[in-house]
Amino acid sequence: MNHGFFEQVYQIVAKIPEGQVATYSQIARALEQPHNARVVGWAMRQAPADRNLPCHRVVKKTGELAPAFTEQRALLENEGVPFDTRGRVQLTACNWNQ
DNA sequence: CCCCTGGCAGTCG
DNA sequence: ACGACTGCCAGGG
Repeated sequence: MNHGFFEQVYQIVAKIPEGQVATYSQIARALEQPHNARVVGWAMRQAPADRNLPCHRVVKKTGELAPAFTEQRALLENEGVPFDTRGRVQLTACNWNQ
């Protein structure tokens, strides 16, 4: 059942549809642990490559992208995710609601 | 707008 | 066993 909080995070991230994004805090709330948004970020950083997770679809609540993940913007733009002039994802247009 | 605090999973040396 | 580190967020001043 419980294979760790990271495992729970991976299950959710795997469901984010192409062309949409979720925030770290959204995922934390979905797991009923609103204080663990930070841990969601750590889970993404350490995500095993063999899971093929769309970790590029997870952004900060402000729409800013993760630091030190330079391909993220290109991957999102390739899916049609819109950005504003400050380089932030336009969450109102592509946020994953569920 | 900025700065601070608390919350806390998992890995590595 | 321990400390340091890591893709965050909300609330307050």
